Amino acid sequence: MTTEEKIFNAARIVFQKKGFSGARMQEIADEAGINKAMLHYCFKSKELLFKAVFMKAFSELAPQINTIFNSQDTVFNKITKFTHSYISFVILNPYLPQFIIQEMNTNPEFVLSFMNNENRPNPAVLIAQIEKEIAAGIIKPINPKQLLLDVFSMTVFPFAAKMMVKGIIQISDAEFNQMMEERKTTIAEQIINSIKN
Amino acid sequence: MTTEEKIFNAARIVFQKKGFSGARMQEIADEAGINKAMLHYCFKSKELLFKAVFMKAFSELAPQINTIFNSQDTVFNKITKFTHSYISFVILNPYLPQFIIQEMNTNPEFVLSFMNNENRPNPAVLIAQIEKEIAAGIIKPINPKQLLLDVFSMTVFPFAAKMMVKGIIQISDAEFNQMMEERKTTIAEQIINSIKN
DNA sequence: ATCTTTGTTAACCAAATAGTTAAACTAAAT
DNA sequence: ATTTAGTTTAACTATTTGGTTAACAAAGAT
Repeated sequence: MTTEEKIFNAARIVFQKKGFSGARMQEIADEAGINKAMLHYCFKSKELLFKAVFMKAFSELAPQINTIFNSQDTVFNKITKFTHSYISFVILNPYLPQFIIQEMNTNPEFVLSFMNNENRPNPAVLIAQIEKEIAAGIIKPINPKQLLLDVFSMTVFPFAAKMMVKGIIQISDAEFNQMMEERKTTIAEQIINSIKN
Repeated sequence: MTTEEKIFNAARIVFQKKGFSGARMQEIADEAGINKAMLHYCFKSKELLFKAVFMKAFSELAPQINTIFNSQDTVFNKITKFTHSYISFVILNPYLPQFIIQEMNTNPEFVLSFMNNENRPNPAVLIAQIEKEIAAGIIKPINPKQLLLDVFSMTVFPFAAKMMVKGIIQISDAEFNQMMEERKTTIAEQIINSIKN
């Protein structure tokens, strides 16, 4: 592993756990097992290092979503595949959703910069398809954007608010993961059931 | 308005927008229109000021939830009332959910301290009631905790991830608020429909 | 009136933290 | 062996930032 990779991985860990302003360059250097000067030698500034980490995280999540959203599948299959693959991925990267949501909220200029990213999640095709299936009588007449929001909410929220969820409904980490495994299938079933004609 | 109130309100605004580590005491002082030394005169330290703000925010949200959860209503009515009143409240306090979720994730010791708070959202009664209604055949056999998680997800997520949601599904602030108004009724209908026998 | 308490400020301080520099080390190319 | 290019580090600097101090002001108490 090159020094640059070591730094990048360390930065990912620290930034995802503490956010941009909570993270310390020294802590990243320690985590990477190198000197702080190397951070600046390789990545110039905290901001640039952060942007690299953020964009990488984003570009790991987004393409998966687009692949599913833009495939030839039915809407129902797309929902099923999305929930399953998203939850599988995020169980392995549990800090990612909160990290992205947090930095987009506290740093609204990021919203703009990622909007221009070719890899951004783009539901335009899926929305059109939903409208077509509504017209064809397959799906009940609903607002396609509300449907998307439902799918994202049910899938992403538990991870984004993990600590609060665990605190309120009183479950351990193991129970949390088990519940998420269940949700891989139940979310899609539930949503599909509520919109199918 | 007393100076202490001015500081507190300013702190609430800055902390909710930037989080604990992103907030600056000077910015809070400016926002309050007073000298930085007054912050320490009134609240001793950044940490104590933050705790005051956080606990206040929390104690505005939680009791509402408990009142509904522990009432004499049916499960269906509780879900309806919760979504409606939560969304109404949060439209007026849009930074609150993200603020609480963020600080609980980056500051896990808060989870413990609020778990001991008498006002914490406590779904124990509701969970027991759900089990009873399942046994009575009113509700389909489901995991009560998953049901709660569904309700929270559908209700809270759009606010917690507001910026990302707006970016992905391409809506303005006005459209966002209109969608949230719609959700006040649709979420409950949808969830109830998917669990009623 | 004067003394005390409380509220307020400008100026300052010390610690933390991002960023810089120049020298030392390494290893490959000449 | 020497040069050269890329790495790595310790030590340093500049700035940010939470917190303090001492002087001052305004209101209450004696």
